[in-house]
Amino acid sequence: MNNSYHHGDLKNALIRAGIEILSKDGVQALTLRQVAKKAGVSHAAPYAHFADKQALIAAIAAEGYRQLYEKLAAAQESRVDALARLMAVAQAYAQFAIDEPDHFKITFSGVVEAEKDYPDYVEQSKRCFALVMVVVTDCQSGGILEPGDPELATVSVWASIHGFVQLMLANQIPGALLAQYSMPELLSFHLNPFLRTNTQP
Amino acid sequence: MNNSYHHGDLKNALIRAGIEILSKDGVQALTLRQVAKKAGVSHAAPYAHFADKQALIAAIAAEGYRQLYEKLAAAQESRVDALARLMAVAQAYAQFAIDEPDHFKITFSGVVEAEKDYPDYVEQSKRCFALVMVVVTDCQSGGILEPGDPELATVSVWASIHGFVQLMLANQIPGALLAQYSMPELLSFHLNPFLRTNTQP
DNA sequence: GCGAAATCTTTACACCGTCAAGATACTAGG
DNA sequence: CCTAGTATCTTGACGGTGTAAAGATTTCGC
Repeated sequence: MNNSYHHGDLKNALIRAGIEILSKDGVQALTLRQVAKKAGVSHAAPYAHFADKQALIAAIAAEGYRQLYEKLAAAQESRVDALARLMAVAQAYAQFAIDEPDHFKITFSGVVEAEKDYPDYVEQSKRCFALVMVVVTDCQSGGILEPGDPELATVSVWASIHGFVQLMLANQIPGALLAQYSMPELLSFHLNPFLRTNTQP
Repeated sequence: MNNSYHHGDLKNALIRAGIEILSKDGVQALTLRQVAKKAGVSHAAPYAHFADKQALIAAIAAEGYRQLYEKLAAAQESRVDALARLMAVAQAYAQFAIDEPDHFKITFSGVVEAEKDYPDYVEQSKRCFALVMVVVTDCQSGGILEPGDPELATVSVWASIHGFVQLMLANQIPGALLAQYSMPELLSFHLNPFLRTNTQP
């Protein structure tokens, strides 16, 4: 395989190159031709592995979910009680968005459009949701979160974290708050209403 | 003014054309040249009113915030008690995102990048935030929301609504929930944890 | 009323996504 | 092993895109 003409693992190399471009130059620089160049390959080579640019973006988004899952899993495994796990997951979620804002944005940009189906992306998103749901249901069992439909509770918690992070990435959090509180503090305050043991500032 | 050569109100016509394109063909069709064509003008004419494409997008985003403000204000003015106003604002927020998903996405796409400043966009976003904050503080006074830093509470409520809407637009709400509950129900359940009179399902 | 400024058109350029045709390398069947 | 087919990659081309420069047309300040 791995000679000068055939790359060997071009598909994954393109995904890696795309993520690197997102990280270094942002989403407006994510170009099929730049991705190909960074992978050391001609500008049309990606078409051997991806139907179009959207398919590559879907793969990058799926990889985003995969990396997010790893971060969430790692953050959660190192804690014992349910509340600490929930908070660790929230912090890790926000941290991923802060560390890789453009990769995060692409992951949640609504890649999956009605007609086209990207099974890997869907699978990774469900896997991530399932991880959060386990933590949420544990919190419900432990009396930390209100009881009720676990899927609904998970959506609530997820949406709250996600919305906070989105507003942060869109620079819509008032500067006064950012000056007064640290990001983990803000996120902690933000999740407080969900907990049965409220300790609001 | 309004002869064949000089348009008369091209700047606003371009913004309107852009919004119409967003509404009809989506964000990937939002092109300077298409906007110019829809406004009946040559493809470089926009540069007399906007420094670049991003500046036009910023204007469209500011107009998005303006329209959102109108919807929120209208929804809120027709209610008397604070809780009903809060819920009406949340529903109107979600409805705007459902009615004009691409305009909504662009409005919250993080147009304002560190270096460049778009004062109108910033002003409109602050105006919207202020409106929500009034409703939130009224709820706090009425014992409907927990007391505490009103700016913080507003960010919390806003972020929760916004995150739910974002996940909805990104097709990340599990289909099982969408099948079981209506959108207003889901949003209502979602905001329940913030209320002091919890009535969860 | 005239020169300056604002507005719009035309032309041009580099870059983009995508397709078609051809070159190269791997792989399976004889 | 050898050959045919297939997968992979290159090259070249096309229309569309953002943007800059130069010129045409209209408006506006003095």
